[in-house]
Amino acid sequence: MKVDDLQIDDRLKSVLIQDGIEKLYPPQTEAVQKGLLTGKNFVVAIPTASGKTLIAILSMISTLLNSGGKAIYLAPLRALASEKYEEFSRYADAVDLRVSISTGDMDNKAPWLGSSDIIIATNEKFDSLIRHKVTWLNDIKVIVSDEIHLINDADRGPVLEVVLSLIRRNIKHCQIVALSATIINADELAEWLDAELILSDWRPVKLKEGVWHNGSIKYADGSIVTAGEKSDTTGYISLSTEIVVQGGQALVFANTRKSAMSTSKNISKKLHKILSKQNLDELQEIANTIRSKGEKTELRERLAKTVEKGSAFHHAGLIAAHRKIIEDAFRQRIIKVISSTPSLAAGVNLPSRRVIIRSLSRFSMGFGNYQIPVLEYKQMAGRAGRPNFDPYGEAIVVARNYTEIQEILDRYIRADTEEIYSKLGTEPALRSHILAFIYAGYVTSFDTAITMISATFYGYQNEGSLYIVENEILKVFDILVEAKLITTKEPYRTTPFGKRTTELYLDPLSARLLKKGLEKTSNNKSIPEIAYLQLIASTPDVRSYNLRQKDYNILFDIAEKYTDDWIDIEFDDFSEFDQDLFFTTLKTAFAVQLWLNESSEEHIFKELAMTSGDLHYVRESCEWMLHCAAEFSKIFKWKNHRKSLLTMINRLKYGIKKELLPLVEIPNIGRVRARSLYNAGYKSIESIINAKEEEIARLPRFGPLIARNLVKALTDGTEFKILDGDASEEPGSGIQESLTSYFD
DNA sequence: CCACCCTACCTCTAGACAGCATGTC
DNA sequence: CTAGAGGTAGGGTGG
Repeated sequence: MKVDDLQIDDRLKSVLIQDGIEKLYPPQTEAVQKGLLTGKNFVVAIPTASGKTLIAILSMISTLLNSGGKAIYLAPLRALASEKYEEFSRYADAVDLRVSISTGDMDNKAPWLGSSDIIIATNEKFDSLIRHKVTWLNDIKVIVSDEIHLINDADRGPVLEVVLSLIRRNIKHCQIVALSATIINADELAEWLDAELILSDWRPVKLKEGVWHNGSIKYADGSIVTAGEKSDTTGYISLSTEIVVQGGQALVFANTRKSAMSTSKNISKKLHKILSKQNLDELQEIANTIRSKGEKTELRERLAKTVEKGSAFHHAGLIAAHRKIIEDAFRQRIIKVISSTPSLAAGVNLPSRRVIIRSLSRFSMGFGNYQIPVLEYKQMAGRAGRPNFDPYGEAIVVARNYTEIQEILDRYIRADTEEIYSKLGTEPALRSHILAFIYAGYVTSFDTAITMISATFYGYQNEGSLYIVENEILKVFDILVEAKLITTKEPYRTTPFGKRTTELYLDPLSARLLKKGLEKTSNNKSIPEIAYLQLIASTPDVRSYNLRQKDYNILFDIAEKYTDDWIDIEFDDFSEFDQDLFFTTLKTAFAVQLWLNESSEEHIFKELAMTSGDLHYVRESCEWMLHCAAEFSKIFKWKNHRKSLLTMINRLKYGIKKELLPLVEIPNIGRVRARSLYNAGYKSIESIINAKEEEIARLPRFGPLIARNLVKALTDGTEFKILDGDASEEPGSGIQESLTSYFD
């Protein structure tokens, strides 16, 4: 079908044609023929990069232009949400529609969202907007739900199906377009949503899948070709350099961060020898950009070093800025090979001619090494083949021996993906949603709870056998009543505490834990910050990190020193399991404690093996949790707590001790420069106003330009912006490297 | 003298959503 | 407890 023949606005047509999109892909054509533009519901289960985005755009824009109202686009990741925001804006501009984005880190206030036509949000954020009862919900005319196979995920799947069933329950005539990876039981999703099903393996770039061993690849069709070098025992070095010589790029997937990093390093040793002088110069520039972002750490240097040679690594331990630099440089074909953990398997679109998969197993606590699901293999393999650049894509799994070759072909390459099934039916998943339902008034009793659950995908898949979930629902009511989040008997209503818990998007268990701990200590005069931090780190909403052998020594000392101060711990009959659990929470707490006391990121890494990227996530969730604790202190009037908690929130934002709080209010003064000013005797804004510009210019981390702008900003109050600063080249004089001082 | 390899032994293990107030291009 | 790769220390080899 031609774009020109579509029943859509001419302005949209011309932008599409400008982009070189003149003909629809087969799945797109099928969707249009089955009624995409007439408001029918759809489940589109097709491979990555085979045109889902255009299906989303067509359905959203045509519905909005026909009937007005709002379109919602739901993505599972913030990075994906902002990627779509960029993409959609162009098309929306052409037809005078407004796009806005709402995610945890990029929020537009609800009233402002009210005046947008297309709202892009993460699943959780949109769930939260529903809980806050935003006024414009009834205006929604179309909702696109991306990566809906995430329903299969035990942690985050339930949110997705709850949101979709709420939409269906509450909003009349809302078109639902669900986009999915190719899954075998997509028909179930379609039936649940009363949707037309588009199920296809069609891809715009052909994909060849095979297994490599000992110098040759065996493809799915049985054909064998030589590739790589026999002498290369692990395969990935010769396979990746080979494709670069041929003018392509490679993406290598490893199953741990350590493995991804060593893979990148090993490739770089050979790779740089075959790159052009010009390419190496560009790489040098990229490496220097990496060195200019974030704090100076060993990890950053490792990354820069391998990037200089054309090969990068990618995992969640990197800060977002570094990840973006690498992704962009790979798209511009400057970086030739990326070795990645699963961080690149789903999420941002980063195709490559050849994908090399080093391992199909993954470690999990309690399970040992297990084989990853076929769907995850398909996600990685699906990254192969770059439209317009590559004649075909090639996904190669490296086998360790001959018997593995056949196993991999059967178990993965020729296999169907697993069926997805709802994970809503367990107590941990149900408790926060049931609470939200009670707050909204949908659920007041056991029976109404069953009615709500019946409307979900869980209800669809377990029709006629809801007895398991009935049990879990009863458990949830008990928990919510016991925690005083809801009234004691039917008809259930939320208490003010329950209402706040739901609005804060908090797990009821976290709420109970915070409340219990704070209540018990509400009359205590001074509680050490580490005790507060341990409390928030013990909530299920803050993730914990693995303990290493080395961690025990450090953590044991802290635990002992504060024996009497822990907020919610009973040390009597403390089993080894309890002790480990406590230590993992203490590890998180200690990391935040170090950050709050101006430790450098490198120091925290040396202490606890947590990287800048890890620290970012920990800080984010702890800030949220501190905020929740502070809100509860407000409700229950625990004044001591509230004051301490609010101070900690502000300190956490910058990573500073209390004394620097006034200084970081100044634009472009962060933790490092603030410490520098303070140590030089400038302890308040007034003292800086009275200071000589030249003196400030001589301080560590300052220069003439920054000093001038600083003084100017303070005197006439105008905003200023520092050009491409080197805000973190060397650890500032104020950054403490010693541990002992924090605990005296 | 250094670069590299082999072996035995030890250690460690992917990812990333949510609040809120203020101010970004 | 599970599996396997990477890191390391110690010794040997080859240029």
